[in-house]
Amino acid sequence: MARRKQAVTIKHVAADAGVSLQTVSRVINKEPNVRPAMRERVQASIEKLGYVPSIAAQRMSGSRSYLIMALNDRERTIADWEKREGTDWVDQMMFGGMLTCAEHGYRLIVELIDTHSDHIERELLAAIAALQPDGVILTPPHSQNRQIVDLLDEHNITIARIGSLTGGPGLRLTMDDERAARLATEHLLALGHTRVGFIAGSPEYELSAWRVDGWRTAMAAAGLDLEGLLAESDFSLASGERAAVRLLDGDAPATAIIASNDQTALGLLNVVRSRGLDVPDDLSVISFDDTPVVRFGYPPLTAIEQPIANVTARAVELIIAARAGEKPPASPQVVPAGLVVRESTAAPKRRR
Amino acid sequence: MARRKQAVTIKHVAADAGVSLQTVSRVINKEPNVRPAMRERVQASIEKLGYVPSIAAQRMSGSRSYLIMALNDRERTIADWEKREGTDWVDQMMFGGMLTCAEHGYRLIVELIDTHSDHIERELLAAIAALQPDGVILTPPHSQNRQIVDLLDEHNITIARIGSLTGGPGLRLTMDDERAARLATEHLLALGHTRVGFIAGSPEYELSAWRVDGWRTAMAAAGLDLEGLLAESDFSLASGERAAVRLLDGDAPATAIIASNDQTALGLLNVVRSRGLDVPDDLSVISFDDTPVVRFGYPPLTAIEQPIANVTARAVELIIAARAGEKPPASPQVVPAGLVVRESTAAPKRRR
DNA sequence: CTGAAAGCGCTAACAG
DNA sequence: CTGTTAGCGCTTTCAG
Repeated sequence: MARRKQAVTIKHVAADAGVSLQTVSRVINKEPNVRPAMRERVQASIEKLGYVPSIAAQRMSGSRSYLIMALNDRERTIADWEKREGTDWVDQMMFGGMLTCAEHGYRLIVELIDTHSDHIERELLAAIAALQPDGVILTPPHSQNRQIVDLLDEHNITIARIGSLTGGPGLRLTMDDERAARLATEHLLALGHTRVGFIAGSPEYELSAWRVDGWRTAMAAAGLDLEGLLAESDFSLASGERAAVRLLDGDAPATAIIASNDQTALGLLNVVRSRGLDVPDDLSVISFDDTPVVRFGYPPLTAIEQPIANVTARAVELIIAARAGEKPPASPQVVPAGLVVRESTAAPKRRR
Repeated sequence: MARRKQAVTIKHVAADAGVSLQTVSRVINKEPNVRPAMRERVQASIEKLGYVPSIAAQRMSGSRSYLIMALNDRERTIADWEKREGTDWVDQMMFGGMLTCAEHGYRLIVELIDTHSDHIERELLAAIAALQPDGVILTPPHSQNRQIVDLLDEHNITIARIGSLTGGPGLRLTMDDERAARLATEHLLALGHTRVGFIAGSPEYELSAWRVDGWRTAMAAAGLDLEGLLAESDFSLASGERAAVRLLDGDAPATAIIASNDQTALGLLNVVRSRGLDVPDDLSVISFDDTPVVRFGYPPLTAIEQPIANVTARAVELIIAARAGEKPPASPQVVPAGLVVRESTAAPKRRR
């Protein structure tokens, strides 16, 4: 096959502007030490010829690939895609990530990696070797996976970790899950609930604990007892059902329940329905994911809205800034999640 | 910043296997004319060292970039992302595209391009220059945009056009919209409807006409009159509402309506509700998109399920095969959409 | 502040 | 069937 060549290269620009390649390169990379007049002349040629640098060539010679890799959990992502229930983690990451990347001449490329796998190292090394990304955005559970984080760090790749604050290298970002849980709890308390149950997320996720903390804090501030109000889950629908049974079967059942994600919220709703209970009359429900099932189901659930696009955008900015030599922020970056009130929460009406 | 070098390159493999670079290259690219023994030896070294070729370097020297670009309409895609209603075009394209790409050592990279824009050429040329993709997957409306298609063709990029059969270069793929519309219509006819209305999609999309054709064919086959049963739309909710009014206001209103996408279906439902009509008792409804709003709304709508992941996967396969020198299929590839029956369609019950 | 030379990792073209 | 040579487009030294 014919060697496919770049239509207009740095050479053409250099020739057109009557300068050397280096000067053009310097202008492209916004390096200092170029006289304004020269810079303008080159810029004009670039525009005139419609020159755009080849990222492959940039990667080959320089230290930058202009590629940022968004690393997601393969199993979970594929499961979501297969279900077609509208879970939009990946979309929102692209939304925030792609657009922000574009502003800086970078591209976002999505990769899926198995979490629970012995060949995780091989997979990741392969992706690194093939792409040589400048930065990687990690989401849970990868963001707290020390093996992944360390491996990337050894390869001198800038890391942005969303939803993990544990040790190791990398920039940290959170959506302040603790605060979000607090907001949700306070919303229910304000409605008059005193027995607010909480379905904790999978203990394998750091943020599960943060959410429990938020709930606990809000309950404690109101002087309320937590006895029998905390149930575990692994984020699955089935575990949500089991948790719901536990929270509703005690002597003093919960009158409101916060679920740590949409699946457990759905499991909870299954149990509620099977018992002929009404939401929100008999039980108020809050989901920690604002996915379409949650929004369009009946009733539309009050939910925590996670600003995935915004954290990802922030992550991209941090990575690019770090590459540009800026000192990374000392503390974790917070892009707080909010609460969207819908029809699944109300004052506790009936006595049971 | 330090020059970041590849951990293990083709050189290391060559040294380890005691052969020349070229032989390693031949093995990597599965070229013929390599003795099995040699091939095995090299393969062993590759595995031992965990070698993975750098796609940047591959692009630099060869004719392949191992990048396939999925080109989507910027405005529409961003609008979908902002709404967070779970529209999963992009996800499904990634689902089918990424996984199939991975099987062949390719990567899928998503790009957004404005359709209605005078700088469309500049945007596209920039993407081409930066990425040098081997192939591009086009979805409507880009797939029928002659300017885009021709530009890509001039740059010797393999094109896969989904949902467009008009002239010009490129591999063609459809979901057989005509058949899908026929299926939907026949489903309603089988239920006993004789006045099946159709809300046509935006005339700017080729497939809008195909869908109308399918409906028309099915109606004609049943010997039914089409008078007052076809309404236009531009795919927007508002236009769906207007179309609904038209179809329901005549002397002999429709007892069933097929909407060309989810938004017009939603518009239709708005009108239905505002008139106190019941779905499906007073009116059967079918959507041409199976998005979460459609699935989780009340009632869950009978809908056409578009196999976006599968067409995209097929598109990737065709592109890679074409690059490998295979003769492209003579006729358009068809990955047919199916009908999912839910609760919005029933026999016409009441007389109005 | 600007330019020239070297080389990134890989493959096309050509020899052997 | 295998090896050698040149060069892709760009940036990083290092000189002026």
